[in-house]
Amino acid sequence: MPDLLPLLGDEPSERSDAARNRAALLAAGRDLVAHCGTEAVTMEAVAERAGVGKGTVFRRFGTREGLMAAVLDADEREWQAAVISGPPPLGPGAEPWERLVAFGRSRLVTTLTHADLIRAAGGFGSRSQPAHAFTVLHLRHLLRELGVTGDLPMLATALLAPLEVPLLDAAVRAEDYPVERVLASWLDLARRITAG
Amino acid sequence: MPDLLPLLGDEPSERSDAARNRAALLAAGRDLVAHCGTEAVTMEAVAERAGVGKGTVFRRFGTREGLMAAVLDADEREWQAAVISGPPPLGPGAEPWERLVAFGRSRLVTTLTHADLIRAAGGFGSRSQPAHAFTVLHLRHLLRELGVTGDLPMLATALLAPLEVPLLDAAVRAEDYPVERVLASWLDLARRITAG
DNA sequence: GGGCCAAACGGACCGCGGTCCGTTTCTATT
DNA sequence: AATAGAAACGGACCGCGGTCCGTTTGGCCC
Repeated sequence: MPDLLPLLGDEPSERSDAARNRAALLAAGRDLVAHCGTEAVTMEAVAERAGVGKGTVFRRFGTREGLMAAVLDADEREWQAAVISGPPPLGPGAEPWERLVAFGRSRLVTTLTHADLIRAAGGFGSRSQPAHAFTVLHLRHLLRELGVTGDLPMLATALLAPLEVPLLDAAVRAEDYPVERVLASWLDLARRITAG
Repeated sequence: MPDLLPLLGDEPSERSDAARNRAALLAAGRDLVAHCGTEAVTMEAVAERAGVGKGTVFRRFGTREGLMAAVLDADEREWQAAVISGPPPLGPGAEPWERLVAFGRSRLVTTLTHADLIRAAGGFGSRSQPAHAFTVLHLRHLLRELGVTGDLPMLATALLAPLEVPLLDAAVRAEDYPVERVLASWLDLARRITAG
């Protein structure tokens, strides 16, 4: 019986060896990033560490950016869990504005922490990543709860932009602004948007 | 007499052959972009077209991104001239809000037109480009004239972000929003910021 | 003009991302 | 258990960005 529910699972269901290799490659990528930095993450190095051929890496992840995005995704999922079901004020249960403040600080820190990885994953390009979509959606949700009216998708995107790697880098690293100042001005921007 | 005003001109003054090659390479790059698209702009192709060695291209522009940035810069200078001394409402002479509207529409169109080139020049990274600095500075100027108070550098940067390639691409190309809608929501964002 | 030296040049060379295709391995079916 | 065909594999191969270093050239001083 090839597939009991061919239309429900949707995922074409990976072959067992393929799944095993995906896991091994992901682990190899994660380890390389952690121990040697993103620079050291060569497709050949990942392949060797995972004990597979180079072609397999490309088959599974398409490009280097794809691999990096997959590695990043694992980290992002943790954050998503904290937002969906973690303790307030980041998780549910706090007032919307409190959640927004926590959201901003949390994104700011996470993004700076993973800056290299995010850049290697295509950064601001390839923004169809599920991870980014989730973030935008959640911010939209918070804005709606705060009573914001107007073009919510656009407003959420615009409010998220200053928390992206290039702008954060420019402010914190190039201009040497302290993180608290960046966060304060981001909150000021959020206030202006919600005040409408 | 080696240098009459060694401390004024500041520029280390290029040797004549170097200057000639820089011009030839820039022209070759511009032509290749115009006729064959940014994809075709290979360092070797540019070198050959300019009649120099590959090493020279790297000596002059450092990296491919550097070369692209230099090509882009030529276009940007035109736009800067229009802002500084062109006819209103983009140039001086109109009310600040009118100038802001013209600024937004103009940036939007220019950015979409040059999207490929901007991406090839490093896009949102390498944002220390003089071209970008000028844009931010001008926007700050307009915001100040509109009576905006607060962290002007940050507000200007934040307001500019939705007009950058990745966000514009996502809205106009991926989401298929009409340009007018994007512009309208950008103006809404600007209004919220100026309303403070 | 001749000679000196810093600056510029050019192209062989390297490493990595990405492709291609002949070979191997899984799995559904009998 | 045998088999067939699709899917996955692996590594040789290619093109391009970037480096290196021996050679050439332009500019200043005598």
